[in-house]
Amino acid sequence: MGRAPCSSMVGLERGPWTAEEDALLINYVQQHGEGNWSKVSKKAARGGLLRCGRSCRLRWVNYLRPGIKQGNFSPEEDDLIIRLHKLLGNRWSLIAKRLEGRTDNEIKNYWNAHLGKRLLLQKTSETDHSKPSTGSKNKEKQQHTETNQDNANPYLQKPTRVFPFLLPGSSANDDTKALNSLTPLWSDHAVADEEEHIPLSENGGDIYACLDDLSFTEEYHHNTMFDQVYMEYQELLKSSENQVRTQENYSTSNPFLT
DNA sequence: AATGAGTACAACCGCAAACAT
DNA sequence: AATGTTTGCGGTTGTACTCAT
Repeated sequence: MGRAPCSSMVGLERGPWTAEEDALLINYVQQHGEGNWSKVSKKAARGGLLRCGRSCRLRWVNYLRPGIKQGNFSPEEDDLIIRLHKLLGNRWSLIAKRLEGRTDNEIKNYWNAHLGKRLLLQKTSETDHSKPSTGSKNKEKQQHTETNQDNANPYLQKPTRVFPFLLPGSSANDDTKALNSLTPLWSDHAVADEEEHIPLSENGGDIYACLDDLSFTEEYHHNTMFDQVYMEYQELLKSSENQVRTQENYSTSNPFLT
């Protein structure tokens, strides 16, 4: 259905947030709680916060919310992002749910600025040892963009809203164990040959075929986390029938919902 | 020191699903 | 059931900053 952009809303501020605006928003959320963002611009405006609801939500979710992790990504986080991206594509929100304290926007930006580029260079060095790097930075940037587009798996369904922690057999403890069991991967095995991507069938296909494609070793095939991600993916594809159940359980099951 | 190119990241937008009436 | 509104998502843009020339 779409909606008017914030820019069309008369009298509202745009651009970078000031410390005062942050304080006003924090104060508002502390008093009224999260959600109802459309009402924020009306209620908080009385206190001087002239931002549209969408802008408030974005600011809160990505930067002001308690528990947001600031600073550099750890090698373990890098590894996890790369592997999840191979599995899930550009589903940043799903990836973000696996990295406590990180947001989809942050991961997306980090990927575009660092990880995607790193994988590109890695792939280039593996496939083209002889050619010296003579390209300009512009050319590198162009290649980077093209590779990202290649990586966006066209066979994956469009994202739908699903809360992955709520899926059958899923629990925070399992997640933690699985995450702890992961070892750094991207230096040796994370680069897949995009030309060999196997299209997923309409009912979801076999994601283990994709895992094969990623040159994962046996230990990764049977890794608890990938079993779980696989389950999540299956559920994702059946999302419409799961919506009601997941919504019912969300508030009591999500360990990150505080 | 000036300036142009490249980089990083916060913020915005369009779209579509979910929700409310 | 139909329609309008809100929310969440991923893609894209704007701009401040850094660095090379």
